[in-house]
Amino acid sequence: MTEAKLSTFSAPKGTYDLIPPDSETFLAVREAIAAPLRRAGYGYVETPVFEDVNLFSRGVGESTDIVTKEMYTLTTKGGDDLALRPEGTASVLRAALQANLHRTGNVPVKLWYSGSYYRYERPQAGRYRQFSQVGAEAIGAEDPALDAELIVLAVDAYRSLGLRDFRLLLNSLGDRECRPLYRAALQDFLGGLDLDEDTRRRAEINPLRVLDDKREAVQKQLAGAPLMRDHLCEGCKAYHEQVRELLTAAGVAYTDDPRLVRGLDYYTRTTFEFVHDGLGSQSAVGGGGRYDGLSEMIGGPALPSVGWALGVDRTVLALRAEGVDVAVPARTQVFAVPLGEQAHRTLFGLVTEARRAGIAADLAFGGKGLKGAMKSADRSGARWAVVAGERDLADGVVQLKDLTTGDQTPVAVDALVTTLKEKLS
RNA sequence: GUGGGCGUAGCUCAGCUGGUAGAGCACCGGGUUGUGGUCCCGGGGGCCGCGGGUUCAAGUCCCGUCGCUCACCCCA
Repeated sequence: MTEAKLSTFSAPKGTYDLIPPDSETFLAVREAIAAPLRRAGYGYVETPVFEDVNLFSRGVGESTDIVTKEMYTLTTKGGDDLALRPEGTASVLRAALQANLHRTGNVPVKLWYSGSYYRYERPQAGRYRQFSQVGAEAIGAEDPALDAELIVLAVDAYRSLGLRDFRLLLNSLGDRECRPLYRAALQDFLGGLDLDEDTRRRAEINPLRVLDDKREAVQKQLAGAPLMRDHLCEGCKAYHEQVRELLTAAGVAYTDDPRLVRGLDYYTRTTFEFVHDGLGSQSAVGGGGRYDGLSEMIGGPALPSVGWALGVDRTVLALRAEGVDVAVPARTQVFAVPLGEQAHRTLFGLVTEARRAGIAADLAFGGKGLKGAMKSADRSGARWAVVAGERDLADGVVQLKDLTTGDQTPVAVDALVTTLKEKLS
């Protein structure tokens, strides 16, 4: 078989194509993450992949890496400045505000979504320029049970996929009352350290994120750093304690991580991250938290909210690392092998009939010979082959062959679909 | 943005200190004029990423370039 090279194009840097059979796994993972959300009253929301660039710079935070260097931005012919969405929360909240869901429906407004996100970064294992996540947001209510609910739903999603070796890191970042005080204390501490210029600048703009630095030289100096944990106001302390109790009651194990900050500015109080060690250096498979101030930041009313996003690509990598095979829906169950043109027409009809009866059926196309068609039947994964030539059809039968045993018996054409339904039930 | 590793058949890779390009798997055909998977026999496939240099001679050495990849950074 000689094939000319048809294309010199390849997927853009940091992107990849989802093709069979792996693409089935991705679909299954998306569905598995969404299932618990649907059962918990979350409604599906879909927003544009691009938005006004200011939605993100104001929402996600001017100082974040996402906004300062990772956004794909463009100016339209009409002069609008847009950006491909680097995350989901800001868009979903914007959509909820625009549709007045918080007024017309019950609060919390519970929404889930699934889609692709874009960040201009150097690709590496588990980090892509287009990546896929499933997310959930509960908008307009301040209730520790809501934080706990979302975390439990994420854990249930992972478990339903068979993922085992993930850990849940939990922290509270305080609120507008206690965070500024802590921030000042931390800034004070960081001022006394020996830090490089970049880090020094970060300490000015968003000192909490310095805690997240994974470099040893930095971490060593952070040993005695003040922690948010010790600066929480009474309200935040009580709130966080309730979240923890609810998680424990639901049988969800977590690790307190007072250094967990996350890279988006809008988080308040509860923050969490699901980490997995099988992905290389990108350990987060999912994460989220509460964002009580975000609505106001983008021009809405006060709407305390909480949400998360789980990375589909990374979840797939984590599953692979654990050697978990995700159950994918049944492939072809029956494969039809025609001998000659007349049989091809007849089997085309029978395959159509079988499909309409709910059977996953396929047919050899392209005038393959019997041998080639049987090969296709084998590769299709079908349990049954339906073989028919003029001899059979003259007798009003087709040959039904069990591909696992090789046994073959004639079945009347009229009875084929009902026979198959019985065999497959 | 900064570093490291790697680009040889559709895929995974071998090719030692330069001497006319290989394996396994996959694919196609035959053994079986109407039967796949196993087995046996046969076959097609390669600008050795690209450009330049050294040399009688470069997949192999040198330089450049592009691509992939991993890591820093950051995060899903």
